[in-house]
Amino acid sequence: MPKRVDHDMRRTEIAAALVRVAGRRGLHAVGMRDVAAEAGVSLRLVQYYFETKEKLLLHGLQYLVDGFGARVAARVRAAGADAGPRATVEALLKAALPTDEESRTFHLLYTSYAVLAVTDEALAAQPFMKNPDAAEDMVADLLQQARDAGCTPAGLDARMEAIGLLALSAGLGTSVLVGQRSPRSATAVLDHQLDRIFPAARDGA
Amino acid sequence: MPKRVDHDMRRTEIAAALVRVAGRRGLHAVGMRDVAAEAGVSLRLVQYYFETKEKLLLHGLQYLVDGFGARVAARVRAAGADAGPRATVEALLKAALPTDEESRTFHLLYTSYAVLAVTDEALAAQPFMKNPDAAEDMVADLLQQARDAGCTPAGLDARMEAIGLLALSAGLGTSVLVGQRSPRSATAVLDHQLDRIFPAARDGA
DNA sequence: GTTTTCGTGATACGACCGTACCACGATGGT
DNA sequence: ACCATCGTGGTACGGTCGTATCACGAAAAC
Repeated sequence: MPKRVDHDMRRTEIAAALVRVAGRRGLHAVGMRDVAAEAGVSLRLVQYYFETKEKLLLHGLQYLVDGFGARVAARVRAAGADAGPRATVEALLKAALPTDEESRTFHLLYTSYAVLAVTDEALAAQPFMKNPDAAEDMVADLLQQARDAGCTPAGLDARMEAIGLLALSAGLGTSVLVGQRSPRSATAVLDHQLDRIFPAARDGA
Repeated sequence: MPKRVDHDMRRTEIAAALVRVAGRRGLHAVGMRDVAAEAGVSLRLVQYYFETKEKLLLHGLQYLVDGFGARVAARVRAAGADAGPRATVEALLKAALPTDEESRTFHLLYTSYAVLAVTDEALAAQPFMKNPDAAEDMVADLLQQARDAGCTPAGLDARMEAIGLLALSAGLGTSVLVGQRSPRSATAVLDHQLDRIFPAARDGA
């Protein structure tokens, strides 16, 4: 047989091409021929590794979500594991804001997929669509820790606030994406809410 | 000449058909033939009143936004003009949550249009995309009034909180739309934030 | 060394979509 | 009464899109 190519790697490359071109022209506007051209391969190849367009889109979503998860994790890690709950939550929420090209693409495509999922049951069945639960648990846990450590107001409802922060971040992200609000303004709103949840306690403990 | 039909009325009927079918099958899946069938007219008629699909989509957006504005205004009015700032803000924010079919359709289509607007300059130039500024001003004004009346914490930043509430509502709306969160849960989160901004003062004044 | 299977290219097919074209009936103007 | 024109239907055209088909080179298996 020929070169015995790594299928998974090829698939990843093509999925990356899909995400790139979709980020530029919109998910609705990309066809298999566009993906092939972006990946520098022939149309047949795209068909070969993903038999159908639906499977290509599904892998594209997987690639997108995985990449974004890695990005967020890296940002959180860069903030320092010992940086305290606020810094961690802040890093997590701000990594999700579309401030650069990568997260802008993520927001655009994730929203596109979400819209499609409403009327496409194959996409709705995809587990990535319910993945935000993990983020919610993480933020809720961090807030709970902070509350136990006395860093937040006593009556704080950790889960309620976690849900609120995540939804706020998502809403702000969309506003930034459509050019309705500047990244700076969105960051300020987020900071404002974080200041409320974590009242100024200057100690690092 | 024949019946001398009212063009504006016809256009509105067809735009309504577009919104209905798009709400059912997704905006990306509707063609002119679908709109014609839904409106009970021939394909030629749709072409006659809107020369191009782009114009049809634009009028559809207009129809959608106008209808939703009327809905929100009606809800706010129903809450009572003298109901105080909190009830008004609450009515406004909750009218935007996709709890019934009408607002679910609105959320789905508005998000679809927003996504398209990112890569389509004709849509991005449409003024409806920046309309939320009006809602922001209204909420900010109401919060300011409430603060002047002593109904909210003294240090409250009215505009910052208004932006936050609107973005929160939008984010929660999207979560509900994709089935990630129940309308009840979203309402609870919204109430939680409103309780914070308007601490329990039981008097009606 | 032959054979079989994998990877790849080019191209064809059928369907659908937006748009354009052609025809005609009906009715308002004069 | 005639005619210009508005509203309407039917249908055809060009393009694109996803998918299927055919063909062939190349390397692993034996």
